[in-house]
Amino acid sequence: MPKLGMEPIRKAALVNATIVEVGRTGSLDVTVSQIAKRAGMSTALAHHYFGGKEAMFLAAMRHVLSIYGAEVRGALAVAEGAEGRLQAIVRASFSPANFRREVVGAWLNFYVLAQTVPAARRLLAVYQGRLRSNLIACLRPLVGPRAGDVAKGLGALIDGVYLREALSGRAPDGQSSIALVLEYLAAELERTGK
Amino acid sequence: MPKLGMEPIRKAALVNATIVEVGRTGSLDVTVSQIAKRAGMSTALAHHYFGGKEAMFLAAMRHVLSIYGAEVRGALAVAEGAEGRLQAIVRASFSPANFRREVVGAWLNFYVLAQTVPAARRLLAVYQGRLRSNLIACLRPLVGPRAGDVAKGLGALIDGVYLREALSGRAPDGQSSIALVLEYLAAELERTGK
DNA sequence: TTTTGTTGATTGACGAGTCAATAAAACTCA
DNA sequence: TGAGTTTTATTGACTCGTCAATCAACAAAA
Repeated sequence: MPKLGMEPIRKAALVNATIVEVGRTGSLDVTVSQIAKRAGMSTALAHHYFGGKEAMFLAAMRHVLSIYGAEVRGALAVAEGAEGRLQAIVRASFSPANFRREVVGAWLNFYVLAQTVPAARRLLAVYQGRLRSNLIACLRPLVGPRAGDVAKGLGALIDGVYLREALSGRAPDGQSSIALVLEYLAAELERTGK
Repeated sequence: MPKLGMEPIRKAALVNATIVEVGRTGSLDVTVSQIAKRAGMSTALAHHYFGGKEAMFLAAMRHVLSIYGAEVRGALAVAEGAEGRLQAIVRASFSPANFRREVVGAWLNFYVLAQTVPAARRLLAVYQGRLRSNLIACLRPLVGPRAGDVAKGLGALIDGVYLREALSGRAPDGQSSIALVLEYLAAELERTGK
């Protein structure tokens, strides 16, 4: 049976299964055997490819973050003007690809993971830093010296919406989340403008 | 050694130890023996008084939430006017009693717990509902029909600030958090006012 | 002697990680 | 080309540790 070149396929399947299981159960207490079963292989194989559970979590987290990063970059590429770019970032944050039940659940748990595992913390810090500098770059021309504070608020608000959505039980609603965050942004922009 | 009337003392010690351990390690993966040791007793005694680990978590969560509730109620009692009451709620949310390293860490983990354990979810829902209706009551005279949306934003922002603070590694800074949230509030109020 | 407090020792389950064994594809080189 | 060798894929069975929960036993107050 051994088809060659399985490694990337297996790894991808495991990463995906990890996200799904963590999101589904809403907890990091998922067993390797759960993940392996969902990915359609034995636990031994999962260990063979990743070496351990922690590495699986980290790879899954990296994947979630990289999808998010790509989404933001893609949106920024086609956005016009400072305000348009800000809206693009917000919309990307709640795009259907990121803002799905399991992914949101996984996000929350990765946050918790980052409290314990230094590698996870670093990973998260990189992405938070990137988001922050993207926001500030767009905000500077609009609100000048307040850019730092507004970016902080915007970042926290986005995280907060994720958090609440993870707990809502319902399927996440991207549209209304975007509206909520853009509302905040509009209020802050008006404030400086007028 | 058996002094009588130990039950409430032991229970309180265990609740406290649970919060500290969960906050300190940043994870729900704390063992009963860790908690019991910190509370100065054997694991058997911890089980004796609480029956099981989950009951301990729930009691700890209930305690954190009730402190928060008391703080808000206290602040509301002395606040004047709709805007003053709003500020009181925000300030209470970041008061030194709640906004301590371990407590913030515990909050985050209780959020995660609420994803898994229905009893925890209900508990959290009650408190979120109360916060929401408090906010809306104050907001209605200020922003009319937008009260619901603004309350939603405010609630999410508060949660988001907690989340970020839990991860920051530094000691939580209540003052700047209050300023951040009040800034948002001011922007929203101006918006309607003008 | 009943009630309340307390613990050390034990049980039983579960789960991460390892290992030895099996299988098939892909190379090697005569 | 094909016998032999290496590399990659795969798993069932096992080890080892950990931890929640229970129990039997002891101590002192009522």
